[in-house]
Amino acid sequence: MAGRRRWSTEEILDAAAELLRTGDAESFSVRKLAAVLGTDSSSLYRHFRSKTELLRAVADRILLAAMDGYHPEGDWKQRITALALRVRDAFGRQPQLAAVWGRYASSGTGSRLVMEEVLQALRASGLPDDEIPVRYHRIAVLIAALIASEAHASAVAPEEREQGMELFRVAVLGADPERFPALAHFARDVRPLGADRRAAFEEILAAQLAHIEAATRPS
Amino acid sequence: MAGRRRWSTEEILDAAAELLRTGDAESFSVRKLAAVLGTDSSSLYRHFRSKTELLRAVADRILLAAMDGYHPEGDWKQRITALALRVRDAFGRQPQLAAVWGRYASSGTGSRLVMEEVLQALRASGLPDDEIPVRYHRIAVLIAALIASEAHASAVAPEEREQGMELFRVAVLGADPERFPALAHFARDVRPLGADRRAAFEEILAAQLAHIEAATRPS
DNA sequence: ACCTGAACACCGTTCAAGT
DNA sequence: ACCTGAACACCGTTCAAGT
Repeated sequence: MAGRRRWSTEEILDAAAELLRTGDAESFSVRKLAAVLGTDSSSLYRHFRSKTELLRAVADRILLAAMDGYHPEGDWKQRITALALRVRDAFGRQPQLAAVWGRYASSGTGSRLVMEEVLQALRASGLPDDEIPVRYHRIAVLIAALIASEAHASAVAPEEREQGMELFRVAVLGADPERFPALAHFARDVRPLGADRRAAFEEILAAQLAHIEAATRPS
Repeated sequence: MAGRRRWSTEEILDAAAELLRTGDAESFSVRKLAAVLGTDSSSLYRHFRSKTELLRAVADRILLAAMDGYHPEGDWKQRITALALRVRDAFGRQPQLAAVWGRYASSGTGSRLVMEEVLQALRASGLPDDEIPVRYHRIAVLIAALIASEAHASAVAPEEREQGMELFRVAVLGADPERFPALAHFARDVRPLGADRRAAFEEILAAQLAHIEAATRPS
């Protein structure tokens, strides 16, 4: 572990992916990665110009692994849904990765595989070619936002989560029925944002895809 | 400015909102806030247990200001859209606020006003009462995710943004047509995630609302 | 009783000085 | 030529010691 040797860029990426997966993903740092490798953080800056560049490379690598064994199944909507869930699982508890990927995607094979499959599915939908890029963009924005938001939420420390839940309860159950009649009426049934995440993800995406599908049918 | 006096919680919140609005919102820190107030960061911890608690309070205050002068107009879909855009504008360039709000909302009057208005709009949609809480939840998750994602993206430093754009261009324009035929085919028309944010926000939300509307009509 | 200087345990990043 | 110790400029948070 503490061996004094040179690390290849590949090895550094693998170690980073491992640390993000097993460790406390929200607190991943260049210094911790260097410590795992038995070296100083400064030496990593020979391989990457910044932490963001490192994270982008790791994100692509994780995406590549997530796409391993993927085969398109079902109609175009099922294909996009299956793909989105794969990406969601891959970044699920890694807010730092989800954030860099959600900002600009990355430039490696992993990202390309995801883009390619979504574009192919959209072609199979019957949408005219000239509408596909903008539909692709909306789907990408939606998926990236949902995944980043979930990853962020899942990394919140337990005590902060509990505080947040309590705040939500107070906001809802303590609402004055005179001033907030609808809120008071639904107080016992309204769920906090963190509840039911998987179902929310699938339903929101399904609504978006149904909207696109409507555009493929003559009105 | 450097006066040695005691600050009320109200004054601290106002100063924090001001600093978030005018300063470099992504790098807002307790220490910088203390410097603006002419005191030490440690003294702020008498008013707030943590930075998150401070940010939650500021977020609610900003939401309250954003709701000032709001009057429902149009049908239920227009009401929710107008509201979502108000919240979007309020948090637009403040990723730290958007993040805390997106995690659990907050417990103040600002959050309650937003919740109340969305719930009232949903009631006006003709949706049966027992379906409203889950629909509300999906809308809230979607809006929070989109706003946090946009706020995050807008706060990215210019040089990192340029790097990201360049990566995206390479990923798309450099894709091997043999392996990524659809990507190569659409290479010149696919837009990066950061493009066209406002239109994307409105369209994605509209798709979600159209999906809900479909549930209000007999099939 | 109230406040705060100083410290603790961290960050990302740079670069002069060493091998 | 290559590497790295030490430093720079920060963080959020705590608490003993002061007034």
